[in-house]
Amino acid sequence: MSLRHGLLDLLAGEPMSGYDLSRFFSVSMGNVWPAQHSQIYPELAKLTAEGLIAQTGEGPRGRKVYQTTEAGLAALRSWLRDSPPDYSIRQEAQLRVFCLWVLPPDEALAYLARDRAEYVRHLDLITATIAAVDWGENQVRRSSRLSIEFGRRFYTELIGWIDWAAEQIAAGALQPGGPVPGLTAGARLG
Amino acid sequence: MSLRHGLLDLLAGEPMSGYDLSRFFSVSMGNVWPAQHSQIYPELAKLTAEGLIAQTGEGPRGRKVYQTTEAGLAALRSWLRDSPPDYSIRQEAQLRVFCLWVLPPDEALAYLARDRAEYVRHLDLITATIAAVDWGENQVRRSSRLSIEFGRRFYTELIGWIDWAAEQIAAGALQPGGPVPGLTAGARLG
DNA sequence: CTATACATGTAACAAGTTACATGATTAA
DNA sequence: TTAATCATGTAACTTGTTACATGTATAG
Repeated sequence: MSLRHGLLDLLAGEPMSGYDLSRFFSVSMGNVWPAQHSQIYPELAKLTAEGLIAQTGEGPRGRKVYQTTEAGLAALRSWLRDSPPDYSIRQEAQLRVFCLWVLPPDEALAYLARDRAEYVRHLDLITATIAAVDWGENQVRRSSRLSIEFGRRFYTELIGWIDWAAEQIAAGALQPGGPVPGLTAGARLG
Repeated sequence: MSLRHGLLDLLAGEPMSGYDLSRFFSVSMGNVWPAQHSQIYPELAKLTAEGLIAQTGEGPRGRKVYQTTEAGLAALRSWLRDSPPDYSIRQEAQLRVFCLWVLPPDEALAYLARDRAEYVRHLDLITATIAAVDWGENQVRRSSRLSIEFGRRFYTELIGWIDWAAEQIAAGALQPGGPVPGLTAGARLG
């Protein structure tokens, strides 16, 4: 149910096509809820059938522009009000970090350096977006400024954490030393 | 492919049953990659069939204890080395924050207060875990100390961000003002 | 003896990804 | 004229969730 509410939010803020949405997603909501076009188009069809969005325009190459209806806004509101948030987080890149001890320390450091470069890219993009947009213009913009600020802080923190972790590894945190429970003969034979 | 590698990591560190894993997940890896027991048990069966883990013990009530094999460790290593990380993040709770402008400001503030309480709970749990465990004991422990530190910083930052956002909202960030594009007559009729 | 926690599994469904498929417009 | 981008969709597959289903040991 998450994707549909993200679409309702975006289409309440600005009329857009599926194509627009899939691009816009990657720089805004996509930071907390990614979506491909193959998921967006069928969902737009469903939302239209349910009257939560409506096609209010068209363009070249079969382009269809949608907007959220009053019913859609009501659905969005009741989602926030009546269903409990899911506080879980999925972040494959950090799952990998759990496993970093299986690599030699220098390789682990190189691994983190690649992560860091990626997060710097994200942060730069966010910083540029913050600078480029007039956030005071209206309610929707001022609201999404709050979310993008979270992104800015998150990636800043992530980079800071990598620098700290790299220091720890350089100081020997991933060096074998002390027993590694579980890697007994029985396990090796399995 | 993420879950299986998480399991390989945990079962390399310590022999565990599916039941142990599902509980342990919720306080360690589950912070970045949640998993239910209904997903864990079938995956353990597959991993066993592929020789990446092996059952090395049993217990009361049909309990089965597994450990990662050398082949499993090799698979984990090559996952880190040979497949590109997925840097995307899924976080429903922050997607909801994008939509907060549809609520009256005081309701939005109450909404964030609930989020904050939840994150304080997470942070307290992490802080307690950091204090309770001997992280220097071995390689696997020292490694997961790096990951848990990320969790600590993440929830600290999230709480700080909520306090900032609440200030913004209290100062009128979610008050209507300026045009809300998209909510035109056409959309209302849809 | 009875409730709780331990313990493992399956089945039906929903959500998400990757690959396939097609075609129109625009800029070089 | 040709490559890139715009633009929409479907199909097969994988992953993840919720609900169902069963039974054992332990503590009060």
